[in-house]
Amino acid sequence: MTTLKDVAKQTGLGLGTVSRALSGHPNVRPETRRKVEAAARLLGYQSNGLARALRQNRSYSIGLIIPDLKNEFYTTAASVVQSMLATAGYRLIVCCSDNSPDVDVELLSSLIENRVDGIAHVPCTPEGSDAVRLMNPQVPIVEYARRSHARGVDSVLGDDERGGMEVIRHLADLGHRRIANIAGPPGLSTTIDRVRGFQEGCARFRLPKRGCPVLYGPSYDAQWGETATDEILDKHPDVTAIFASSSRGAMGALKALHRRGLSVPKDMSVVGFLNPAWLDVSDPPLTTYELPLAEMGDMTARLLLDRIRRPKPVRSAEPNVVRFDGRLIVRRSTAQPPTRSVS
Amino acid sequence: MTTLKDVAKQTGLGLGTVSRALSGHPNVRPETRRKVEAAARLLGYQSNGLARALRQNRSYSIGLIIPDLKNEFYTTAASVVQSMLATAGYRLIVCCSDNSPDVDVELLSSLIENRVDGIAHVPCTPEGSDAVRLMNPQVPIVEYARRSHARGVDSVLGDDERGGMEVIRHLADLGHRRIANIAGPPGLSTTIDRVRGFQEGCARFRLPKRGCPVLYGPSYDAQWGETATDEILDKHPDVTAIFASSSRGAMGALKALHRRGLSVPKDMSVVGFLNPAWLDVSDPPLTTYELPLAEMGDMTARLLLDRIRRPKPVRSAEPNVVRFDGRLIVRRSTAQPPTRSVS
DNA sequence: CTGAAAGCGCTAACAC
DNA sequence: GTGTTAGCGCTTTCAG
Repeated sequence: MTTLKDVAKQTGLGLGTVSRALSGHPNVRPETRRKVEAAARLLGYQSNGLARALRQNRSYSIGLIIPDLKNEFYTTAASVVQSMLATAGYRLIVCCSDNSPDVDVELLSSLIENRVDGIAHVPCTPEGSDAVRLMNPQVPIVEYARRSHARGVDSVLGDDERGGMEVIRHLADLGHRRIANIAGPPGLSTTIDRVRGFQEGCARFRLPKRGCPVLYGPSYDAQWGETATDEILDKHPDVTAIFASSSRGAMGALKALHRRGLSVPKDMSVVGFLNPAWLDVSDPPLTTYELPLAEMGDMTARLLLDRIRRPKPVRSAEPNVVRFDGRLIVRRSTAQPPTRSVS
Repeated sequence: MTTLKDVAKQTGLGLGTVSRALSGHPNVRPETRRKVEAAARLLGYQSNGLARALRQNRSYSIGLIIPDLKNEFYTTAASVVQSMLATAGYRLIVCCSDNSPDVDVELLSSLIENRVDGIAHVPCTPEGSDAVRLMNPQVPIVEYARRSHARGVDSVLGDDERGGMEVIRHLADLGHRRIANIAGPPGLSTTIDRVRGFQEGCARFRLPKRGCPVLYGPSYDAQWGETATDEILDKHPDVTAIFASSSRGAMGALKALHRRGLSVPKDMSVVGFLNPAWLDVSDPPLTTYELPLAEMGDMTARLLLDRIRRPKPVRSAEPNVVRFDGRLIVRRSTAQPPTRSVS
């Protein structure tokens, strides 16, 4: 490929001048600039970002690690982050950890190795981004959606606990006394918080603790939602409402219920979590707790850019933790419990 | 950050030796290697990928440009591509063109500038990846899902035309004679092919051409599906089936139909395209044409890696064009047309 | 097997 | 304003 040197040779100018001309430096005669630009175009010159990054110690790229590229919980944020960063002149390197801690650490280190200017990270262990701190203590990191114990990293979170609580409030208002919670993997902060909200809600509305089981699972997938629902139906026949703390879990619940010929919400109320578009055309449309994912993504990008631009006196300052409230959306999947169990 | 030089100094060895030791070069005494590794660990050495890439003229990163980060049509492929590439030691830089040709070209050039080793690209104009060819004629490109007129690029496609045809066959078999097609944006190859399939199907099964309108829209979104459905209901009251050539379009159709109190499939049959998980729990579960997205993503990654590894005598060879067949999945959204219109 | 040196393409001082 | 030069951190000859 043609390089700056080629352009310099072609124009008869010096290397420095050509560089300045092409990068919009003020101290260049307009005419010279034009000449350089013409030559560059002529030769099909493409500047080499790697060389620039190496020299400037700045790559203008940012890493994003999410657990699943197909989950709109993450891709919605990714989409917003990517577009904000693009506007600011940064590229996004998207990686996928598949929720594996090992992969997570590998990715972190690969990003550092490629000298990204910042990292947005959905941690998949409580240790979270600590690994990165060791590799390079200065790269800005913001954790998204889940928090870890890592020190000095910003985080952007949804109010999962309040969400769980609001769901129970809604269900309790409707008259439900026995509610099952299809939860996610036990270690994740999202799971923990949503379950906590659920349990505090149960306590607050004086629901019988034994009547309100929490089922932890291997994932937030539809498959697990389906399995869990079968289990609930078999082992807890007096449950009248299911709170699936993910939308895919709710999908699985719906499948299992349909398969067994149960009608929602007549026989069983179902509530999801988060609000992908399809909840609106599901059978029946699902009541859910919605989180402002776009705003959360926006904030993630904002914090990152902030930390990158600010030299780093702030680094020692307290990390920012921003928590976003959601809202309950009531649709047709929740109703009063069947009379048989009002007792 | 600590560099190779630091490690060299620490061990008392030369730069070259340290480099070889750390990059697994055979000509290094095992003991030396151990010493180097220890020192590297001690100093927290992280090799600089930018410098390596600059020197080797190989970045081990690959660009992916898709129109929408939130659309599972693309993210499913992205997910597969990313994981295959990760296995092969490549990073994926994911960019989003928002279907804007301008952004598309910018992204292409930014990727080239960062010296990616290959590009996977969903083109958003018929010119497609031609821009890249001009900037750097040697970087391997594979186009995904849509084809363009660009020369010398591989492409991985779904059999959209056959899909459209199969849908019509199914509907015609059921007895439908007036079918509306909610299509996507007119310029895209996916739209063109699906519409062609639709129209050939109509011809083949001798459906009245005027009774089978095609509605081109601004996007493949739910919003457009909803608008289009309203239009169909108002302007083509004798239509008994809607073929929405995207799943989100089908979602919109369902919404509009529900809103107007129409029952699916009793009053109107609906068919989607592609098979995201929610089609199974929608009201009613949707008949659709499924494409093997994971395999398509796999093939995309495979072609890319192939081209990258093969020096490039093949470059002049004919580009590979791989087309994947899908299959019709019949669910409960399609049935015989209402008797009033059998006439 | 190891050390020295050249140089990837660029930017940023520093002279002129 | 412009030319020259010194590296950024690494790999890779080429000698030894």
